[in-house]
Amino acid sequence: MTDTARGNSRRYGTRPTMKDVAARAGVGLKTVSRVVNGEPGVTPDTERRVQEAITALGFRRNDSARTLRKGRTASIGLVLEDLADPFYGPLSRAVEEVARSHGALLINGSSAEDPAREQELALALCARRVDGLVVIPAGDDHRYLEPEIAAGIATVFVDRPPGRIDADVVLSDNFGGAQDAVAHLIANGHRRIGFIGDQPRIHTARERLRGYRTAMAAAGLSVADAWVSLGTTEPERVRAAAAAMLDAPEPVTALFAGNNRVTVTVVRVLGEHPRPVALVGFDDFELADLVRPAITVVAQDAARLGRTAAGLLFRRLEGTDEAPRRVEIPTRLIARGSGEIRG
Amino acid sequence: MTDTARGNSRRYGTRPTMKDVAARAGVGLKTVSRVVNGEPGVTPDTERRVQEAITALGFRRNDSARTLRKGRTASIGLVLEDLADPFYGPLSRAVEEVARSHGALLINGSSAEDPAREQELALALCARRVDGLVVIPAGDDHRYLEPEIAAGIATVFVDRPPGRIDADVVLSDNFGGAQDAVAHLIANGHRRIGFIGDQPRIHTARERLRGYRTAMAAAGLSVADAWVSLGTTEPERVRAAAAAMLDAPEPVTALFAGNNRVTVTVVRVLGEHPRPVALVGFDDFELADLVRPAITVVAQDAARLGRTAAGLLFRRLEGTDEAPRRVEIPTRLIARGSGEIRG
DNA sequence: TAGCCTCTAGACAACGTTGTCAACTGCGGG
DNA sequence: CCCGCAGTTGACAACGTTGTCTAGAGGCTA
Repeated sequence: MTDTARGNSRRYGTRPTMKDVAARAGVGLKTVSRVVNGEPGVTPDTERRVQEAITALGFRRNDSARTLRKGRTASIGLVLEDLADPFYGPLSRAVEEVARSHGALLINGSSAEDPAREQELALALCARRVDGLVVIPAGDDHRYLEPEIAAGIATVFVDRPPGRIDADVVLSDNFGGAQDAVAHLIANGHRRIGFIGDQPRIHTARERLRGYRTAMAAAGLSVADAWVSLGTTEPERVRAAAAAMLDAPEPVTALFAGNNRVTVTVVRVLGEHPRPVALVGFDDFELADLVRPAITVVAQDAARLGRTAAGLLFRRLEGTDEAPRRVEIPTRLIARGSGEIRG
Repeated sequence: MTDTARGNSRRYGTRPTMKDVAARAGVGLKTVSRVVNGEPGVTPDTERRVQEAITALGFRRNDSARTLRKGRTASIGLVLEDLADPFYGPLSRAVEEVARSHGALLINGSSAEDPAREQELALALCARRVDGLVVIPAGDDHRYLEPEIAAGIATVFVDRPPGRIDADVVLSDNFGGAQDAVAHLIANGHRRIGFIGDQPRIHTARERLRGYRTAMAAAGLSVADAWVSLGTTEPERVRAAAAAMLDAPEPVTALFAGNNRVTVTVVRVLGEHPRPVALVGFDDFELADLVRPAITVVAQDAARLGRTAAGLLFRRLEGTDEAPRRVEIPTRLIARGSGEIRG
């Protein structure tokens, strides 16, 4: 009995087609197609014979052929920076949920923060004729997508705006969130506040810096050059930057960390530092409440970013031709202790 | 100039084909195909004319048609439990890297730990004619994949073994890792050690339980029924289980947590608990070293699981017909403090 | 110069599916 | 008894690409 699959082996790697099913069931090709797709106009008896042939042969519809014929793939692509980054997991998951609710499959890939790879990946997805594309940009020139968009591939950008083309985009309120974070530290008595951020070529990094400067200015505080550090988020650089700010003759009494990777490194540095230093981080992270002191953060709603973007995408797919929209998702300050250390 | 893309607009949603390119370049269809695929036998002059037509029209090869014709898609599918779970991020990323190095695209989807959805997803990927499939099983009966495997779709299981079929599988040494964890607690003087694990229908949960029991028995310790809790990993259940063990007349002095979600909840519970209690968790997690005390864990190498599985998959795709293999990846005990609290 | 070989190029079928349309059945009404 | 109609069913073309095969141009050798 176990050899039913092995025993009568068809040529390995060969799949039955609708033609084979039709032959076995003694019906026409189109009738099989109707049964497979649940179309009406087939008698129960015929349907049963076809179904039997399908299971007997282990038939499965070839969606490549179907796509070729129909022009739609019922799948969308997601290009993100790094699947292993905890921030993108929920975002990806949210997009997948929306896609699923529309009967579409999600295909995703990582750009590893490399513009060339982002382009390669996005165009590979277009070649597979995904119906739409959700992109978290790594590069800042997306004109390469113009022919694709013109050809009808709906495209939505998330987390960062597209470069040199006009398209739907969903962003967090990076500017406002950063302002809130810094204002919170100022309200707790701090005057010398450092900012450690990501590379300025990244839009979110620039916006958060702008929020920091704006909040400081609004409180009448000037910002020393030595209080701002922008660059890669590698632990060594961040450590060095934090150490420099903390060990200066007039050290900062509070730090604002520009993203979750920076925050984590800063927490490690502060753990080794003698004086208590206040800290607010941009981005929440899972165990922020378990550390002592628990970490105050400005939380983004990654799932909502993803849901919103996917929602816009499917609006486009359903045929809207409104002008591209820009949606901003609010952030939320979560006070847990580290940001309430008095200055 | 900016209206080149908008102005001469073809019918919206229509894409140029090789035929269009051929007509515009004044060459034959097959010549375009040769240029697009970098095949030899085209003079530089002809090639240039074709390239111009391609960029002028914004042509992109239709991979559905290509797949239909060639029979291979150069893509593999990954079915996992939940992309948002930090354990699967690195695994997925590792699979993607290997796929990329073989020129293949990765398509992935989440089963949400639901066997029906796992099947639906896996078969959808098969319908799209992925060349191979990496599956993290949610269900325990994978006979539905038999026709697919017979038809030549290479299939590898990771993290948990397949049910009722024979196929390649890559697993962590859950049994050995659990033994190590419990032996470590025993070596630190504990005699009453509790285990809070996942649902026993999950293979890894059973193996870890078996490791726990084996290690206890090896030390001549008996296990009270009240020390073992198996079920969902929802925080409330875990909290209740932990509380019951800690508040019993003869409370446990150490806990072994069956996976990262359980560990995190237990850490929260212990933070509110008066007496110090030792803890070792299965699975590492990002900030385990930042909590006080830092959490001792048995770490799995998720990236290596993914790399190994993808490696096996591509071996199959290159045509091996060895018997299915079972590969076990060792775990590593990382002592950070919480497991070294003396009993 | 005939004969052969190489190089470039295109015509054509095929991949497996779905949309269109026509053919056939059986039935009820005139 | 004939007509029309609804309900089933299948033949056939088309989707856009690639593999195969053949034609023609041009160069080389004997």
